[in-house]
Amino acid sequence: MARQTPTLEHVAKLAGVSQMTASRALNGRSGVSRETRDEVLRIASDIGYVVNRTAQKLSGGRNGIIGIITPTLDTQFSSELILGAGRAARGAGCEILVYTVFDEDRHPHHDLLGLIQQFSDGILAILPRESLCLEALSSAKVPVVVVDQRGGTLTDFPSVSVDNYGGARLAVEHLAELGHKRIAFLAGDETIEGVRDRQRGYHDTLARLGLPREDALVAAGDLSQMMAFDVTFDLLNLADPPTAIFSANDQSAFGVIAAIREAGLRVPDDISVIGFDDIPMSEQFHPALTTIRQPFQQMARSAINTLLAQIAGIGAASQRITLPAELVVRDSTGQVRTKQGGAHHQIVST
Amino acid sequence: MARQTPTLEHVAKLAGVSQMTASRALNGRSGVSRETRDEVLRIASDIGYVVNRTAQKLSGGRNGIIGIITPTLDTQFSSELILGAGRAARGAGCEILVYTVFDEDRHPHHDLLGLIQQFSDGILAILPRESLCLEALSSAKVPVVVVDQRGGTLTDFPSVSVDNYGGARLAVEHLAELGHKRIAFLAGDETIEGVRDRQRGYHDTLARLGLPREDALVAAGDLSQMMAFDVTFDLLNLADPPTAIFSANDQSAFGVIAAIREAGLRVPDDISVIGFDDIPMSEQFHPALTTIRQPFQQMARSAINTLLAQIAGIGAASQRITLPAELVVRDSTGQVRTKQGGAHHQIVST
DNA sequence: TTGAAAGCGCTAACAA
DNA sequence: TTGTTAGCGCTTTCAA
Repeated sequence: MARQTPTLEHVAKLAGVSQMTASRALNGRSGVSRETRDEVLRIASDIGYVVNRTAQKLSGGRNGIIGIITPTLDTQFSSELILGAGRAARGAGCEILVYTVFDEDRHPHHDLLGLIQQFSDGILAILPRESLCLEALSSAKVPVVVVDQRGGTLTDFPSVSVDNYGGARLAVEHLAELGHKRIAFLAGDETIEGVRDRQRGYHDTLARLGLPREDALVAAGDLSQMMAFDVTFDLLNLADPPTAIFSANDQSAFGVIAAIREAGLRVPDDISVIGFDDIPMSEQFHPALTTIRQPFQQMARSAINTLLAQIAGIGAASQRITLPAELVVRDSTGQVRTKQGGAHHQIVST
Repeated sequence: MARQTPTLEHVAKLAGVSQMTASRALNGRSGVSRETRDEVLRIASDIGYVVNRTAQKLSGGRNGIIGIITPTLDTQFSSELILGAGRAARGAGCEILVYTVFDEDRHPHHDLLGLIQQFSDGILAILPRESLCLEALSSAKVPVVVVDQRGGTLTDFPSVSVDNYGGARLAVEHLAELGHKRIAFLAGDETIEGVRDRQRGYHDTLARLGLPREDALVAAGDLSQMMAFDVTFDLLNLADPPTAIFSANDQSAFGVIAAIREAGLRVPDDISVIGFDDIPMSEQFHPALTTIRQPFQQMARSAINTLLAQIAGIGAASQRITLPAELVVRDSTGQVRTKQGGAHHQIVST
């Protein structure tokens, strides 16, 4: 069809107007008569005109692209967020482009920033970890919104995160209501602010409810399933083992459950397990995982809206949005068993 | 520092050369004396110059960016591939930008193509499904390489995929060597070429080995864990149930194993399970999953190299690369149990 | 080995 | 409501 990519010039010429008028019509700006606009639009569509966003950007305008920076692509966490951001952005007529900053990166973060800026109207930074990126981002020429890190001391970027502290409270309260007293916590990566908040929530709630707080009940994980599997045995081998385990994230919870089974115990009959995140897998897992849901969609939407506002020049300089977490009760938590209680499931292995 | 983003003009001025010379030096082209080059490079680095890739592209040159199109971000499959592509690209001095084409997309694919082209020197399309994208891509102005689909009839793009057929053969042979005769297959999404190849491999190998091929031994899945969980019961409830199940992908295999357990059986003691993909989770799963490994890194590297060659103007017009799959034996497959065999694990539930 | 001129496709700013 | 001019930052020609 189009032997040569159609440009604004072509559209303008065919419509018999100036490029400027065509541009205005195409971008839905004011200052164009209805008829002219319709005509331009029709022709553009006819010849399959697609605006060149590269030129758009270069000439100092907006190009309707939002850049997303993420440290990883292989965690449900990021992909859920990106998915949500994509939906929200497209809803607002924007496109998103994703740039991955690998951890291994000895990448001059300077460069990366330059690159993203050149392409987009604004940056959505998914930064669970207090990474170096923030520093680089602080000299950004386009608006930035940070997801999942309030990044207190470091920057003044608007941010969106879930109420990690409150979510942890919900988890512990749920367990307590089921009669659990010895509640263990499988900690996660300490470098992640949100994860530290969960641990604080665990501790404080235990204290408030008058439940035992012992160092031995806190196992050190790294948010990975494998690590969780390993350290769970330490918990299980305690003289007075926990009847419930609160895992810092869902992924770890899977490891916890695997370990419990490996030890010949059952979930939730012998031990209850609750996670944090509510990734898609959690619902499919057997037993379906009770967990604290992060409202990924909502977080993403909120972040995009904030960013869009910044781009438009409206919106507070530095707002911090915290969204509530939600308890999702499924099959991995249950009433605590009394020691002398009746029948037990057991595995007879010869 | 930089009160205003430094441009080539600044660099050139400071170095006392023309922009063109500076450009040549920065891009490592010939036609610049060593001294001039070094000086330009030094100054550029000093003032924190970062090339504007947008301008670079607009002015008709390459900009060292590879665009990746992917239908999903939330499958290990895509993220593994993207990860690998990122590594390979960076190794070659390129950056990658990811664009997600949602399935839900009523997106004028025309637009998307335009967008990606404008930004990049070439496109890597991860297209397991025979999507509409291919059609849109066929009018691309930049080179395209397709991963995971040979897309026979549709296009002539160079492509990279794993030997799905051969992988399936490995899986069945492995099971057969362990003494299994009744081997079931959990099929996946029929719209995916690679998945169909796996099924063919399963069938043909069964035939070659003289093993029973029954329709009842093939369950219809959709590559999801949940679906796999459900349909596995059909397999288990067969009058003469299989002693081994070959699942079209790892994710499904997890569902299969969960279902087997739910039915009170053990893996691999009672039933062996083998997957396909070897996603990271498979190693961590309990039991660790025996599976057929797709060489994601290698596929990605190969695709990037092919693409780079195309961009450079060398490289065959339409080559199809098929990489070998590999059997990874872990804990989910074992010697078949003879019916009258000795002790069994069993679960006594009251 | 170097430089000057022109232009990629678009949009601000200004003018009419 | 419309058009003109200039220029974004770079690279391609072509010339020196």
